[in-house]
Amino acid sequence: MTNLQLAELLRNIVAVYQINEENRFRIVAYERAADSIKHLTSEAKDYWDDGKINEIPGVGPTIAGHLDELFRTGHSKHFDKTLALVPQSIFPLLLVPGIGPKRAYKLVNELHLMNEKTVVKDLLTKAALHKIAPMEGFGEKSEEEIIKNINTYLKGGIKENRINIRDADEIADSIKTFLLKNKHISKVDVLGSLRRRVATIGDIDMAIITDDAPKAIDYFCTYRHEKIIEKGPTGASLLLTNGRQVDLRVQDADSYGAMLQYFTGSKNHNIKLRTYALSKHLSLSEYGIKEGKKNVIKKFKTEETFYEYIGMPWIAPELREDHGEVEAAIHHKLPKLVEPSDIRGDFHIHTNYNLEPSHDLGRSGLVEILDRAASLGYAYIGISDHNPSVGNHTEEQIIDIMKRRKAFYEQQYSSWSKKNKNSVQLFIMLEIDINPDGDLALPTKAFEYIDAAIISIHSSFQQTRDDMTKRLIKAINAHPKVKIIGHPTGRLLGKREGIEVNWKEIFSLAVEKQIALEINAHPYRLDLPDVLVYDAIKQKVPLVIDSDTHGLGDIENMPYGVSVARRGWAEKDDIWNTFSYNDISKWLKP
DNA sequence: GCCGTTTTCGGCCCGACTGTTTTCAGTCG
Repeated sequence: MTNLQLAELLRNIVAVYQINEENRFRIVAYERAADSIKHLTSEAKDYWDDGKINEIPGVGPTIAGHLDELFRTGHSKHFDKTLALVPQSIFPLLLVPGIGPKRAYKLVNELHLMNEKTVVKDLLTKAALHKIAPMEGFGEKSEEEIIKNINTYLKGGIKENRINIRDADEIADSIKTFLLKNKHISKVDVLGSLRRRVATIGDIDMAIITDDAPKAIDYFCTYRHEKIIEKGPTGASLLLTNGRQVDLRVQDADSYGAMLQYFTGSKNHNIKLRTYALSKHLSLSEYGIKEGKKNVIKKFKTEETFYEYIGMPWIAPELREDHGEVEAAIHHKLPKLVEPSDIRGDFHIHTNYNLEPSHDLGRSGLVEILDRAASLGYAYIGISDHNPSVGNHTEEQIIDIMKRRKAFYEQQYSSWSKKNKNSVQLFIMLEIDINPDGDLALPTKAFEYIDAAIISIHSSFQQTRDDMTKRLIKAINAHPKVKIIGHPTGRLLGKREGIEVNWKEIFSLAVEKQIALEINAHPYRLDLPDVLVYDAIKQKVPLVIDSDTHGLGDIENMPYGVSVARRGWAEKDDIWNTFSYNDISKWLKP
C-alpha cells in the first residue's frame, strides 16, 4: 500500500468519525496522521519493515497498531469496521468542492445514492430534478452550488489539480500588476504555497494593504474570472477562467505583519506556532496577538516583529512546513539558507551541437550560452549533452563523435574566452543514460573526451526498489568520472512519480565517493524533491543545483532549484556549485 | 488519539464565509 493510498484510507476514517461526531481530538489525530503519511519521504511500509512505524509523526501507539495489522494481514479490523458504518458511496463525493462528510452522508442516504462508481453523476441528476433543495439544511442556493461544483469537478477536478510553480508565478504576477493599478491598493504580496515556493501550486493566495477595503475588494472582483467563489469584508476568492482559484485578503498597514504570517502558512506551521504561543499565553490570529485573557489585540506591521513577540527569530517562508523549524527557531538554530546569488555555476546545459544523441538536443549554441552565463556572473558552466545514441552507432563511431565534439567545443571556447578574458570557465561534460541493468550508455574509451559525467535514468522507471537501488549503485561505480546523478528520482510533476530507491544507501555511497546529487531546477522536475534534500543534507551528501537548460531561457530556472534547496534546509556549503572554480576543478577533474 | 521548553496527564489553532437559519452547522484554509 502506497503512502497516498494510506493517507486516503485515513482520510476516509476521518470522514466516518466526523459523521458519527466522534471525539474531535481523535478526528484531528487521524487527520494529522493522514497528512503526515502523505508527505513522508519514504514509504510508510518501509518504516514498518524497519520496525519504526511509530517514528512517523502523528502516528502513536493506537494508529501504529492498526497499520501494523494492515501491513501484516492486508486488513485492519478496526478500519474495516469503521468504514462499514457508512455507505461506501459517500467517499467519492468528498472530492467535490463544498461537500464534506456530513453533507455527503445526508445526500447519499436521503437520495439513495448507493452506487459508488456513479454517485457523483447520480447526484448531479438528482440536483437537476430539484431533489436537493427541499432537504432539511439545504436550499435552492446549495442545490445550484452543488451543480456548479460537480460540473467543475467533472471538468478536471479542483481539489487535486495543481500547476507548476513557474506558471503560478506568471498568473500571480499578472494579478499583482492589475491590483497595483488601483489607487486604494498600496502593496501586494503573494503568499501561501507560492511564497513558500512549493513545487506545485493549487490556489494562489495574495494579500494587499489598502485604505479602503470594500473598494479594493470590488476592484479585485473585476479581474477576469469565471466565478466569484466568495466575497466578504476581509477578502474575496475568484475562480479564474484558467481554472485557478485566487484568494485575496485585505488589511491595513498596521496589522499587515500578522496577515502575512497567517496567510503564508503552512497550516501545520501555523498550528505549531499557535500551540507554542498558547503555552506563553499568547493567542495568534491574522489580526495580531492577544495576551492572556485581555481582549486587546496587539498589532504588527511586519512579520519580523510578529515572530519576535512570540520569542523567536523570523522564519524563512520556505521552511514553514512544521518540519522542525519552530523548534529550531526557539533554540536559535535555524539554518542560514543558500541564496540565489550564492550560485556560481551550472553543470547541466545542453547545446545544439548535434552529436546524434539518445534524447533531445538543446536549442542554443555554446557561444550564446557562455554570454548568458557571463551576464549572470557565473564562474563556470558544464556542457552536458545527452550521450550519442547507442542503437544507431558502433562503439568506434561514438568514440569518434565524442572526440570531434571535444575539439569543436575547445575551439569555440578558446575564441570566446580570448574576447571575454576567461570570465566563464568551461567543463566539457556529458549526461549519460543509466541503462536498466546499471551499465552506462557510453563506451569506456569515450570517457577520455569528457571532464566529468552526469548520469541519469531515462528509462525503466518502474523497477522494484531493490533492482533500482542495485542499478544506481552499479552506475555510480561504473567510472571514476561519474560525478553527478541527474534528476535523481526521475519524477515529472503531475505526470510521473519518482522511482523507488533505498535513498539512505545511495546517499551513503554518494558521500563515500563524493558524488553529487542534482537538484534539477526545471519547474517540471524540481528533483531531488525538497524532502529528500532535507534527508540528504542530514547525511552530508554533496548537492548541486542545475538548470537542465535546453534553450537559453532555461538558464533562468536556477532560482526554482535554489528554492527547493532552501525548502530542504540547505545552506551555502551544502550546495557545491556555490564553490569557487578552483575548488570545483579539483573535484570534477582531479 | 497524540504528545511534551507547561505537562507522561490534560490539554489540543483560529477565524472566515455561506446558506439556512433566528443562533448555527458545515466547509474551508
